[in-house]
Amino acid sequence: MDSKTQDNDMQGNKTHNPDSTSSSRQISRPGQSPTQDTPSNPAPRVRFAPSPTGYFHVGSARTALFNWLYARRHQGTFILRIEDTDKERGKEEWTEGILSALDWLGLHYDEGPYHQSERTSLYNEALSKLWDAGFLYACNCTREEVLERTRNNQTPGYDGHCRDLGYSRSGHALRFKVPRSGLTAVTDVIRGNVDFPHQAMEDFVVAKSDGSPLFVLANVVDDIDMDITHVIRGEDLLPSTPKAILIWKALQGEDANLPVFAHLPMLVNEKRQKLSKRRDPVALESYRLKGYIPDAFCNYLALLGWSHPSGKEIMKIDEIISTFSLEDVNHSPAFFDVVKMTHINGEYIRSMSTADFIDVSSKWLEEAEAPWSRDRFDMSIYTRIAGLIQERVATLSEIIPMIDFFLLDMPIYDDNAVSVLDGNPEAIHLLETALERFSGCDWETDVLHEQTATIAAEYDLKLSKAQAPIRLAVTGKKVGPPLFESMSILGREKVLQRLQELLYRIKTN
RNA sequence: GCCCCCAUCGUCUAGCGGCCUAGGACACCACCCCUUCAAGGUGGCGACACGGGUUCAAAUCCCGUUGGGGGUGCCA
Repeated sequence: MDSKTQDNDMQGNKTHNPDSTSSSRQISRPGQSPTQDTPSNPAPRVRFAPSPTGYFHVGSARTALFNWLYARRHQGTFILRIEDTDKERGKEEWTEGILSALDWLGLHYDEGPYHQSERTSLYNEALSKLWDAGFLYACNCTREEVLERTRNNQTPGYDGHCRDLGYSRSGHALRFKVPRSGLTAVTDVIRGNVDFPHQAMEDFVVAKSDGSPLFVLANVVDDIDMDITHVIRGEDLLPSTPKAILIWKALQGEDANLPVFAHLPMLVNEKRQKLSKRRDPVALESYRLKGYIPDAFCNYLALLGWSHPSGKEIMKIDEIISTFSLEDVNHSPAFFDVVKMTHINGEYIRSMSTADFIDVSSKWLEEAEAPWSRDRFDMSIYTRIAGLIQERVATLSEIIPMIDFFLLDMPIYDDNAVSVLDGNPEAIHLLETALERFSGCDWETDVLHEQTATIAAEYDLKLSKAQAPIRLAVTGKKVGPPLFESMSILGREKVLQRLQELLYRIKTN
């Protein structure tokens, strides 16, 4: 595993000067007021550090976004670090998923991606340093043994059994000697000061018996090496923060330059549980597939835990950046509400120019699952109808049922709607009248409108009632884009053909 | 069990001691507009978890209770 040592330099494409950063970095001093994002502070360095153990989900997207926003707000550096120390669980494809997700969201990193799997020598150095300084001890207890021993204790967890047994370092798990008394204070921008009594902390493992480092160790070593100034992550990591601080101080001394911590409130499901890959629909990819716009997605995500001072909700990303502040992030968990996100997505879609909408949506449609075969997609028709569609959809996937009747020989008939008209004499007469009138009139939107209005008057119906069976015949559905515009684009031949088709269906059924 | 976090309309939030008979947004309901559906417009419904303090004054500060959540891996 040490064979990758060279890679540290190879991929360590750092552009900052460690000396200048570390010497002037006085940002966080536990005990003093949390953070001041004053202009006098040096440019912050933040990192998004996902582990590639599954598909990319919305919680990760939110964390990435807030890191990115903070970096952009303060002209800082946004670093991507892949935490792939767990060889068992990590997979190459998940790493690719992280990259493509960030790219889709538009959260481009300034540095990285670093891979922890290529930085093991760094962790080994740190481990040796800690071992030599007496901060660690070797432990050969199995999980079962620990459980057995601590079953009746008030505070389960490892009991320090091997602390003074003097096992040799190699071949054993390495544990950190947590002080028996005192406490570690975590200073958090969002939550203030949080104290963790040492008595409630177990001697945690920092390296597996095979020598590989664990998350909390690699995490701290990298944050130090990369001069991370602000650790912005989910609140679920708050309980591991005192461990990180203990390691930090063991490595750098009591006056270590700790980063500013900011633990974001969790994103939760309707049952108010932390979003889970297993039980909640949180794959970022699924939202791309459903036709959400990345900018709208980010806009919505930014609103989860943060809000613009004026209360405005629909904002360009630049405006979010210029007003974003960690101090303004609130404390409580937020429900990931697809309904509201969908509304925001609709706002974004409607605010596009029609040309942009055509561009974005047609590209999306190319990859979408649609009832028409790909070669049937007619850009000239789509261009003519797109403006009418744009005002009516909140997600791109809603376009499909709105335009399918343009691209298919025959529409997909809504059986329920058709059955309502079965044998209905008025509907039959009305459709026959329409068939007759539409055969002879000029083929223009206004004329079709007038003709239908005339028919409505003859049957003593409101236009909205009279157009219903015609709409069903032409589009197959009860709802859709404006009818007369649609007929005008579809052409006389297809419209007449479809009127006959529906007549046939309701007469014979 | 133990440790930690959180607590304003159903949801996201504004509020950082008086401007609050608590504001906005989504959702919902009604009406208007209208070629369906949307969009848009108008109006409506709807919350400070509870109990103690502190204060002339508390949604805002403190304590407790209750409720919810997170953590407690040789996962991250």
